[in-house]
Amino acid sequence: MRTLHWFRNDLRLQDNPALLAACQQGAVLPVFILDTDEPARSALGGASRAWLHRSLTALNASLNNNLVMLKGSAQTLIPDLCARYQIEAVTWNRGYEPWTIQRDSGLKTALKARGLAVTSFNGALLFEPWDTVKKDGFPYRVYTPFYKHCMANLSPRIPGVLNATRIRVVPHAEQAGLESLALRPPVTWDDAMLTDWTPGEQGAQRRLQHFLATGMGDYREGRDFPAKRSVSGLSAHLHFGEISPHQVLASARAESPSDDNQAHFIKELVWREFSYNLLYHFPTLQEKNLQAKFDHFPWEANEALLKAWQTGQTGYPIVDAGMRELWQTGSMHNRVRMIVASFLVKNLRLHWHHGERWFWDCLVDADLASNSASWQWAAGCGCDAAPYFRIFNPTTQGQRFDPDGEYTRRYVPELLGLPNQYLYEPWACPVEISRAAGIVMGKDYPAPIVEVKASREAALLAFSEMKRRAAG
DNA sequence: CCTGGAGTTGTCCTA
DNA sequence: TTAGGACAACTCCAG
Repeated sequence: MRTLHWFRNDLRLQDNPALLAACQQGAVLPVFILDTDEPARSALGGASRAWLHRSLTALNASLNNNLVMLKGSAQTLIPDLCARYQIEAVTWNRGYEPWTIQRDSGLKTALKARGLAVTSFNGALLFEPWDTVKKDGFPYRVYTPFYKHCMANLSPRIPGVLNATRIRVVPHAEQAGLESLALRPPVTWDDAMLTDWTPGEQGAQRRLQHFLATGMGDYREGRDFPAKRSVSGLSAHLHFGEISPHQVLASARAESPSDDNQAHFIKELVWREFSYNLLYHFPTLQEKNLQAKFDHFPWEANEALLKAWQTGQTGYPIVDAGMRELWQTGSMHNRVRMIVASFLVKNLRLHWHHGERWFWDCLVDADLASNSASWQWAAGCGCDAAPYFRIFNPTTQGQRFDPDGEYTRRYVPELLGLPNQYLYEPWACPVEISRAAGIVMGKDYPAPIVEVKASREAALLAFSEMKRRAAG
């Protein structure tokens, strides 16, 4: 039997249930499509496109350059390919974005009507979102009960092994190839951005092994310190399916002691599941406040403040370091993501949509479920969100989690000579000291664009105002 | 249906 | 200096 395997966010050969099924029933036509039917708001951001370009390069190489890569409408391209190459079956791993679900179910119906055998698989999640519901049938809205449910019902999948050298590929004459997808930016800024990353299945496995060897032993504490990098760095690999959560879970359990560190790491994997759970059950997650009372929240509209945040020119060093890390590397340490998010939605009081969009365009790990759920969490309008009075103080956070300024100075080098004592409140640095460090405050480094104490109080007032209106 | 316990990641003030 | 409580109730979840 000839099967078309449609690669989407499952860009790996190992532990890929849909690909394995295709290979087991005969010859395979491996296909990737950059779907031009995708709605504009879901279209990949620049950083993700650059990552995808490399990931597809890696996947194509592991398939001996047999991967068919096309740009266009999947709804027409898939049936066309099936007809051209006498395909009898189609496989893919499921996606969970609303538009993906809609497209896939339509396509499945159309293909079945043509007599093709179409099968979809779970290749991206530990749990299908429709399986993680409460006893009353409704979805979880609070993380901890969701987590407990998951841990009680977790049945590890033995990662499926595929002998890549024995994949029989359907001979084809598709010439278009990777360059026709035009994923790389016209000005190739992406080389510099991706120096620390290796997209693709091999890179994902190496990243996992590196983390298990160097980060896991310290994970519970160390993950909060951006200079340490005790985090896994697997988010982009997971997003594109270069590695599966089952593979990560199995390796973590097999190769690290089952202690508090491992438990906390698994909790983070389950957070990813929780986000997909929310996206599936609340498909408007990207746009609509999960807590409707936030529809009345008095957000500010200020282009200059937004621009300062985006470019890392807020005058708060830990915030600026994070935003510049994002711009330069396509990523940001988790602790710092929370700090910059809190700053945007509470101190600047700009709508979380601005943060969601900027992250979407800049992150190599941009993921509809995780990004939307996390921004709603930070803004306080999500399920099980941070309480509104929890407002991060960028000075305190910097002092606590980057006490030596190693991380902050890496991305805010103009403050290299500033003593640690003043690093997180440079405006308070006596002029003779900053002059000795060669810094003119307000010129070499911006003065704070808002005052933390006043903006915090204004945010708290806005929240209580919102609640008053919601109640009335 | 009722009830009790709990809820990712903080800050600030007071004693 | 440091430890503890307030912040604001409210909803969610399990028994």
